[in-house]
Amino acid sequence: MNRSPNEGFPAEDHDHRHCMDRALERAAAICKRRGARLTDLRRRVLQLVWSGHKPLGAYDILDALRRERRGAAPPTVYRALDFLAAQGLVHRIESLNCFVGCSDPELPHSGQFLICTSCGSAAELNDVRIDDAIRDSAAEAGFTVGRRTIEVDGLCPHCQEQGRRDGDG
Amino acid sequence: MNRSPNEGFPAEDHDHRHCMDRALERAAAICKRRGARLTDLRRRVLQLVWSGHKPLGAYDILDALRRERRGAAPPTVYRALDFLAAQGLVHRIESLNCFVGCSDPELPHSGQFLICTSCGSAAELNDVRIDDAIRDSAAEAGFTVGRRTIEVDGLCPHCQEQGRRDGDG
DNA sequence: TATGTTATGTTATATTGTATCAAGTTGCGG
DNA sequence: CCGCAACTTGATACAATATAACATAACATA
Repeated sequence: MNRSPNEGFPAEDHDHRHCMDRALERAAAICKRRGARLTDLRRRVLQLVWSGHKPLGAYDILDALRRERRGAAPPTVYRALDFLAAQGLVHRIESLNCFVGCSDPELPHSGQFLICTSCGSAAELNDVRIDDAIRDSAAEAGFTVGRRTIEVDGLCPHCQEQGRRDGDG
Repeated sequence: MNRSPNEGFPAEDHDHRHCMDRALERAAAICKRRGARLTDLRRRVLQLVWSGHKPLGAYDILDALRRERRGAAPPTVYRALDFLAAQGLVHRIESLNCFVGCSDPELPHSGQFLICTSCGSAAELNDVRIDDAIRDSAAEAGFTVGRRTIEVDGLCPHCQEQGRRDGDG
């Protein structure tokens, strides 16, 4: 289940709007198939999470939501996020207390994230080797594995390049 | 975090007392070697983290500290924890917003944890296979790895056994 | 339409974590 | 020993994150 290198890091493409629409359609289809209701509110929160190109805090989402809905409050956002996370449409990044859209909602999985400490981007991995290593190691400890939180801080390729240039100049 | 399970710290029995003393001696030696100052306050916080047999929230520690120090406040605890974490004597568990003592402070490492969702215990792994898998996967994405957060929820052997008995009965 | 279920609105509050500045402590060169 | 610099702690205030509790609204469907 290896993914192409650099996935998640490329600069924003021009047909981003189009991607968003496609993604929302897929999300709607997933929910429908499961009998889960992707309401206007939830759809809007999902859109906000996906349109932020970096992990977004619940209160960032709340601020955005408040510009268009009179009564939005913390529970509004947290409930929507809980729903979206339960449907695998977003992941929570524990080490940042924030949320990102899932890159592959069809596949049930906990997220694996590469978080750039320089630019703040978060790329999702989904590497079976990591899961295997964890499952093996846990099994040897007699531990049954449920949800996994894998969050790796470091430097993305782009920021490494920046760093090299700064070092040279 | 749920505070009741850790309410009232267990009086340490003799075995634990002895272990604790040894561990504190080691911690003191490590700090001394590095020129870091393990002050009374920091030593006491470390002791509290180690004596809680489960992950402890910062405010749990604060409550305990307040019973013996008049002016203890949140920064008191967070600063001590920052120091202890920097020395590798404790780890932070991001998914629980709490802290546990490190099982092997001599070895520089980010923690890997198996967290039982039933009893709340947190066991530290330190499996190079997991680190290797992450480093490989990250390298393929061109990502340079720094701090790693590996937190696995599930059931510890003891709680699995409990569950089986309950199922049978 | 009556009814149970799910979703949202609304207010209040709990929990977790920092900023800031003052005061005390420690190590060290003079 | 004194004075200075760096580090540590005290103390107050506040920011940021998250949930409890209860009321109302929308939906599904018999």
